[in-house]
Amino acid sequence: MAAHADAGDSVTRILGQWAAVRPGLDLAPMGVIGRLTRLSASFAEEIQRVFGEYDLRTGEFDVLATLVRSGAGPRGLTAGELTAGAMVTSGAITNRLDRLVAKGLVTREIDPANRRSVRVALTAAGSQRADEALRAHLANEERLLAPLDAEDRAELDRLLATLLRAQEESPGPGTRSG
Amino acid sequence: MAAHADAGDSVTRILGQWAAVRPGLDLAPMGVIGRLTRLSASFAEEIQRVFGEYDLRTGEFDVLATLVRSGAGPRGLTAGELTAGAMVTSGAITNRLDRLVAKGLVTREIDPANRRSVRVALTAAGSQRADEALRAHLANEERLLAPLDAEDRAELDRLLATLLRAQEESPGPGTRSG
DNA sequence: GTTAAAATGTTTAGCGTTAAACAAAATACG
DNA sequence: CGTATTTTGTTTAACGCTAAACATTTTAAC
Repeated sequence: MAAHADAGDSVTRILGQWAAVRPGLDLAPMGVIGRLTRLSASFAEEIQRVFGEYDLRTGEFDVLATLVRSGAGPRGLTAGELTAGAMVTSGAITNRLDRLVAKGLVTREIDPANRRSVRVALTAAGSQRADEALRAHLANEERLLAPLDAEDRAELDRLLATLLRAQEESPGPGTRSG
Repeated sequence: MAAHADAGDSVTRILGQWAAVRPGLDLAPMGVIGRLTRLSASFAEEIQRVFGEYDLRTGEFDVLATLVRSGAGPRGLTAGELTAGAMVTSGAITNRLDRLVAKGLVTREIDPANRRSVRVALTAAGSQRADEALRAHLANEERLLAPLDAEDRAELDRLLATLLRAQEESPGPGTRSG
C-alpha cells in the first residue's frame, strides 16, 4: 500500500479521491488549506520535539519567550499581559505558570500596587533556558524551511501575511477575549 | 491599546520586539512559521464554526468525508482504514465513531469475514449530512482564500506542497503509526 | 492440532485546553 | 463614605486527544 504517489503529497491523493466521486467540484481551496493545515501540524510536532530537549512544552516556551522579547526586565509582565500575547485563555496561562514556577523558571508574585494583578518574571535559570531553547528553535525552523530558497521563502511569507492580515482585520465571529 | 500596527499582522509586531532585544538574529524563518501557525489556527476556528452549523466537529466531518471520498459504498471502511487516513490515533477514531453512531450518521458492525475488524459505513442521514457540510465547507474555504487571486493561490499551493512533500518524505523522528 | 506471535479495536489514565463559575480587589457613582 | 460595577486571576467540570494496557481474533510455526 503506497502511502503516497511518486510526485505528490498526501493531499494530492485525497483530492484525487474527491475528483473521482464528486466530479465538478472546485477543489483548489481544499488543496491549499489542506496543505496549510497538515504542514502546520507537522511543523508543530517537530518544534515540540526540540523544545522537549529543553524540558519545555511549546506553550511554556511561548510564555518564556514573551517575557524575553517584551524586555520587561525584573518587573516582569502581568498574567493578563501574558494572556493577551498568547492565543489561549487565561486558565491556560494559569496552568503554564504553575508548571514554570514549579520548574523554577519564573517567579509569580502579587503586584503590591494592584493586588488583583500577578507579576510574572524570569528567574536567572528561566532566562538562560529561554535563550538556549530559542537558539535551538531558530535552527530547527531554518531546517524546516530548507526546501525553499530565499526568494521562495519571501514569497511564501508575503502570501501568508496577506491572508493573516485579512483574518486579523475581520472582526468575524471568532474574536478571542481573555 | 493598538492591537496591531497600521500595515502588518500580529507577527510583525512580535518580530519587531525580538529585533529590539536580540539584534542580529535571523528572524525570517520565525516570521514564516509564525504566520503559518497562526493562520492555520485561525482557519481551523472558522472551519470548526461552519461544521458546527451541521452539528459536527471537524474530526467527525473528517470521518464522514473519508467514507464519502473513499467510494466505499455500503461495505464501508474498517476502523483501521479510517485511522490510516486520519492524523490521529486509533483511540481517537473509536471516540469519533462512538459519537457518529450515537447521532445515527454511521453504522459500526463487526466484519463477519474477520471478526477483529469493524466495518464502518454511512447511513442515509450520514451521507446527506456529509454532502451538506461539504458544500458549506468548500464555500467557507473559498471565502478564507478570497484575499488572494488565482495566481497567488496557485503559487501558495506550490510552495506549501514543496514543504509538505519534504515533511512527508523525511522519515524523521515524527512518524505516526496507529 | 497446539502454541506462540501478530493484528485489530477498545479501554484506561493522564494531559492541556476551554467555558463558565467563582473570589478578591479596585474603581465608579451617587 | 457605601454600594454597585468592573477588573483580574484562579478554580471547576468537561472535552478530545495520546500512550499504553488490554481483550479478542487471526495467522504462523512446528
